[in-house]
Amino acid sequence: MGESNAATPRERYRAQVRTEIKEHAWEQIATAGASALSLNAIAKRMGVSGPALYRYFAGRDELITELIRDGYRSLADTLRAAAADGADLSGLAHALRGWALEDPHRYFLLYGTPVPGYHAPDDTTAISSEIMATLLDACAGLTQEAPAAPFAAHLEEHRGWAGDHPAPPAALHLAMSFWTRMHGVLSLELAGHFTGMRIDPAQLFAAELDDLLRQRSA
Amino acid sequence: MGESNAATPRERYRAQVRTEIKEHAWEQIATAGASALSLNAIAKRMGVSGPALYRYFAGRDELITELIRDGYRSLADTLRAAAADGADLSGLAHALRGWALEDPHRYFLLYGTPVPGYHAPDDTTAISSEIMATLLDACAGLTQEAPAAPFAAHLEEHRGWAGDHPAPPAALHLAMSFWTRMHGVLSLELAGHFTGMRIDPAQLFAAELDDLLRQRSA
DNA sequence: AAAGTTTCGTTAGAAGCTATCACGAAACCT
DNA sequence: AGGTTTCGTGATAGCTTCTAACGAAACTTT
Repeated sequence: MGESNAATPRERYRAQVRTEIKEHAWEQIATAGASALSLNAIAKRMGVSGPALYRYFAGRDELITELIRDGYRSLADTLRAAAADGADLSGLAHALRGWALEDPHRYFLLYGTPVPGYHAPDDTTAISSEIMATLLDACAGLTQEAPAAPFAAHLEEHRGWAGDHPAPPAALHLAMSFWTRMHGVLSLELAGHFTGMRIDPAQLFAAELDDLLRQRSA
Repeated sequence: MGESNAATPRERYRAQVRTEIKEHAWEQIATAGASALSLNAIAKRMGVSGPALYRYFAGRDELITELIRDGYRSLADTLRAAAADGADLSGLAHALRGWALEDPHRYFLLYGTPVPGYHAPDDTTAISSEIMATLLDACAGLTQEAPAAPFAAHLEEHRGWAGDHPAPPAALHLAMSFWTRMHGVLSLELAGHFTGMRIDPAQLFAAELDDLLRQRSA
């Protein structure tokens, strides 16, 4: 998961229990969502009693924060693996959608309604930058130099969100548009807003992606 | 709010208390979000004790369902008022963003992470269709007949989501794209994903809207 | 190997929440 | 004025997070 290499056997055991707790937490999140995550229920399923978990996590908020961090890590790895397999921007889009459909509640944990008691550690913004970097790698080849919209200049000015990735302004703009548009259709699909409408989310996603790729590139 | 006209004074009083409860609930939601909504806290602020509220709402879920219904009603009214004032699609976009920024937690209550114990009543889908109808009114004039993409045909097939609005397929496609794209940027902005990036959400929103309007119309 | 120290898991408890029940009191209708 | 409905209350069960105190197990040091 994350912290595996340990010096003392104590830390080794501690890390093992931590990941076991997180596994149960993910299972619970996938079932009923993050709002229904209960330390007590996790303890019960682990055959251990209530407050024992507080030796491993300061509280519910710290556990959720850790889960969010692992979630970002999982997404970043998934996208990077897809890119390594030669996926273009379209391939990344489908990798993203596949990852989201795999566990909708996990997607909402990262990109849905913010969790009240949670404040993002610097760690996650770094992983987020990593995600943006793989996006930008795929965008770099697709854009023409040409337009240079006024907003692209603003994006170039603060390119810290992409880890100072050396991409042309048009690529920055494309990556940002990719993110917001894919998130738009995906989050509405996962929330079930299309089921009542009898609309096929896959077709809508494909159409939105197609429209995004048509204007730029080619 | 909703149920104002009452026959008997009993029903009048009942309706008044219900709206008072909802007002406190909105206040609480605007402060700490829907997940922190507590019937007990509402009762305490109303100077009444605990279970008294169960005379007016069957439970937390019914209250939240009612709030969601009122939220949709509020958004539909806001957009319709803007349209009546002569707002075009761009105007509707800014009306939507203004409404969302006015109370971010309200937006997330409608379009964010789905609430576990809640199932949308038929009522809200009707209001949702009303929202789509005002969107389609603004889209009808902007589109050329031309393209007729394969996805637009699918949208035309099930046009129930727009209340069977008599708009050309291209307009249906534009309205759907408008919805998903505006939601994409808005939800990420409201969740605070841009603040860490030093990106101006207003400029991103404007750029996304501009891009949406440029390809169609003109 | 024995003693000391740290860490673990337990039970007990405070404070909060949703929700149900039974009862007295107020308001309404006849 | 009397009968019925509705309201608000306190009590109670069961759930939650989280703190505190204690015994036992495990690791470290002598």
